[in-house]
Amino acid sequence: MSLREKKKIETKNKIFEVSGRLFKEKGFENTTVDEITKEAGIAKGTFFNYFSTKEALLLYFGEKKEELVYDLIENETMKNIPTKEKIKNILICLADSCEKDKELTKLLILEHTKCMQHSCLGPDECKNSLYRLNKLVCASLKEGVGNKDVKSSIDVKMVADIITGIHLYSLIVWLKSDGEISFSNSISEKIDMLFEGIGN
Amino acid sequence: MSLREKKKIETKNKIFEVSGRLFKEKGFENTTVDEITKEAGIAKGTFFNYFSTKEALLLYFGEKKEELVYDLIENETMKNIPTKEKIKNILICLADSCEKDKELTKLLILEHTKCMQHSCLGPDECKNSLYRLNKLVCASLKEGVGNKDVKSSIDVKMVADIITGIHLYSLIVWLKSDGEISFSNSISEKIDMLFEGIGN
DNA sequence: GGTCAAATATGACTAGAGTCATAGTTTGGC
DNA sequence: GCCAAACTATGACTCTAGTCATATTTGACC
Repeated sequence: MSLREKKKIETKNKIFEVSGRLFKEKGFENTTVDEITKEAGIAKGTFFNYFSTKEALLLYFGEKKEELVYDLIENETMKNIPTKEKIKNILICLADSCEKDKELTKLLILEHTKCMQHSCLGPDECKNSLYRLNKLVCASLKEGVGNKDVKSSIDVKMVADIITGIHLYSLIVWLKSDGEISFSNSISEKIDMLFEGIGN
Repeated sequence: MSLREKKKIETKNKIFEVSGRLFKEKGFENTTVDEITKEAGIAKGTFFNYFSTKEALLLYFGEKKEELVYDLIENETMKNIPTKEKIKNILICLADSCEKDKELTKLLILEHTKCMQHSCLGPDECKNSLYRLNKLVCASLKEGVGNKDVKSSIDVKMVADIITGIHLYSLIVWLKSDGEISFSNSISEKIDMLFEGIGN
């Protein structure tokens, strides 16, 4: 690895490390790019060579966090268990990860919503958590149709959208709550309802 | 009405009218508060006497728009029709309204998401569209349980959250699309699925 | 180890949201 | 009509994200 590459990685990590500390100390909004760069010992302009906006740094935090979760989830989808359980497990993994850092989750959900709207990236390289979840659920459902776990009459994509929506809104409700409700529990029950149906 | 009150209303309307025009012409982001105040013939500081932030003005646009929709929806909930149809109609009303001004909807959904998280207002006076939808659906479901349209075993609040989530995510997907899909159609089918259940 | 092009760093600068001390207006009581 | 208090308008000012022309560093080649 060239000196140049090494320095680049070093600087990016420095920004990441410093900003992580500052965000924890005083929150994202109350931390200025100036502070980050001063603490990191770089010029302000340099920051924007690494992250196009302050929000891009936030998304980077999200990516780092989600790398781990999606590894776990990927494993989950390998298991040979009933489709309903599989989907529940996926959602619970994600919920657990959200529960680990409520503040970050709060900030990221806004960025993800913004990003989804602007179709920030093409369908494939998009790291957006909602998008990834949707694709995974879609795949599990397809498998479920094959297994006869799931009605063959359903439109798989549509159901994946329903489930993603359940995740998203439950997340919002949970974020608003003062920690008295468990995100992962509430979502699990909702999936049961969807599988059983609510009509008489 | 006192002179003072009259002037206040006049100024607020002037801001509303001018900014509405400018937003349509050049978009929300590309319109500055300076421009709005210049066109409205007021000082910059005055703007912030009426709207605490530029985003608050956006929410005001939302309120004005939603006043109309929720009147329609309120009528819908009066009708004596099967619960499933009633909920579909509510969602379709809302979807139609969103379809009328995609740009505004795009901007509002972010504000609403932000607002929900910060529990901007107490549950009752909160004008947030998601919140209002949730309450209306909840009421319809309760009625549905009474009518035996809906299984009595369900947790009404939870199902209302599912439906709100379906609305929210469908909205996001529709906003991202280039107008080839109909928001109201897609949502209608999803409600059918929820009522029937997807499991075998 | 000198030279040049490409990559990277720099910080003064711009732009726009939001603040606040001050100035001006309206009102109700006398 | 006059006055004080309450309310409202004003615009110079602050604060911060993001830009960009310029300076510095690196790597490849001779």
